[in-house]
Amino acid sequence: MVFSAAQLIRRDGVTATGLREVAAHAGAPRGSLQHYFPGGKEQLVNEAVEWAGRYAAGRIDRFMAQLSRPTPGGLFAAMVRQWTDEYRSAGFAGGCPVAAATVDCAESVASTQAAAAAAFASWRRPIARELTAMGVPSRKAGALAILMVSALEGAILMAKAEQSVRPLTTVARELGPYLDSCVEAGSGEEVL
Amino acid sequence: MVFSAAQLIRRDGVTATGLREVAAHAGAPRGSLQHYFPGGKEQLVNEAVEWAGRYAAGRIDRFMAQLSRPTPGGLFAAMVRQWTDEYRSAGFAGGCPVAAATVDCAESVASTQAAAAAAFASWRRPIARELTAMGVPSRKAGALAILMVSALEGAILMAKAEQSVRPLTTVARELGPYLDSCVEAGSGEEVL
DNA sequence: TGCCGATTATGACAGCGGTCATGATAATGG
DNA sequence: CCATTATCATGACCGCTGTCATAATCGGCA
Repeated sequence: MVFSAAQLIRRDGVTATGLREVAAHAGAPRGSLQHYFPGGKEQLVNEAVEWAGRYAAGRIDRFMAQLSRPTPGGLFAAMVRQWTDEYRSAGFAGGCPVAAATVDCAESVASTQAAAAAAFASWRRPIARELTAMGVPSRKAGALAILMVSALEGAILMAKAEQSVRPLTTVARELGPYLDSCVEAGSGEEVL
Repeated sequence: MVFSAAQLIRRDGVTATGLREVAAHAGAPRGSLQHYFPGGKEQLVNEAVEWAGRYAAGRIDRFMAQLSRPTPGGLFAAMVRQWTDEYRSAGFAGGCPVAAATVDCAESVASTQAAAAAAFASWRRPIARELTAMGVPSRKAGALAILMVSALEGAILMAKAEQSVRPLTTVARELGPYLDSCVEAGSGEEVL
């Protein structure tokens, strides 16, 4: 149910997503909403945002496991590829639910704004951790995580607007080498 | 009136912005909406998005005029500073209206999606032009413009969610040196 | 002044939104 | 088997939205 909410939110935005629609999409009875989400729409949206944050964080681990030669640029490329794959196969309907919640509710609903902030933080945390594991100085890792998430979110936005994966591929190509250059020499098992 | 629409859209999102609210904010009579925007809300939103695109493009020229030593990193820093200034002085209520339109309407309203795409394009165009004027190879300039807009949009989003200018300042600090490194040696009047 | 188009004012309408109240059904445990 | 809780179903309410229809008002021009 929370998953259905996230899916609809990332497509139509928070305000345009109705609770009846969420229930229908989840195949759940409308009465369940009131029972499991006594906090109303606000609670459902917040949980959807939190779920998205955990999901994004979990993806980082899976991306790292798939990389044979882990590099910052490779991780970023994997993050971007998830979106290019979706856009190419399913069209440009989707977006980031956290971004949608930020745009639609950050000003009016304090709890949702806090949930979005927490989601971004829980997304950046594993990224920074993996960056340091790859040899990026720990002080720089946090900054690079911010840069990576920012660039990805912006590229998602532009890609959806232009109905093209080009912003995504461009950002990955431009940022990859720079990210790799932030690995401290002598760390890890790099061949060089 | 279009300006008022853009201002409300960037704060509350497209769906949450009512036409009556726009008219009230603009100090305009409600009947005027129907007269000047026979296309209804869709037309008003599209014009607001187009206006935002032109505004962003115009800012690029003004930023360039203010820079004594024009560099790609300096231009990006100026773009970022516009947002840090606003957030510090007026709070984190605002966002990018083009981003809001993309999130809220890109899937459902084709004309608005096209307007958002045009706005992003007309924003990137002067950026790429100035980059080439600063000595960035013309093929690379377009890619860097995409990167700059993406990173800025994403940082705006994160800043609004986290109620902190840190994403903005971090992105500017990280990306600036890389952007500057893309200037071809020997071009322009650099001292070196 | 009298007219006519441009503008504004106002109200109605139909639809959808979230929320609540109430009642039915199922599941659980004594 | 009963009772008590959890889950679901349904309909009603109120507020708001975009849109339209209609009428009033204004501005210039003959």
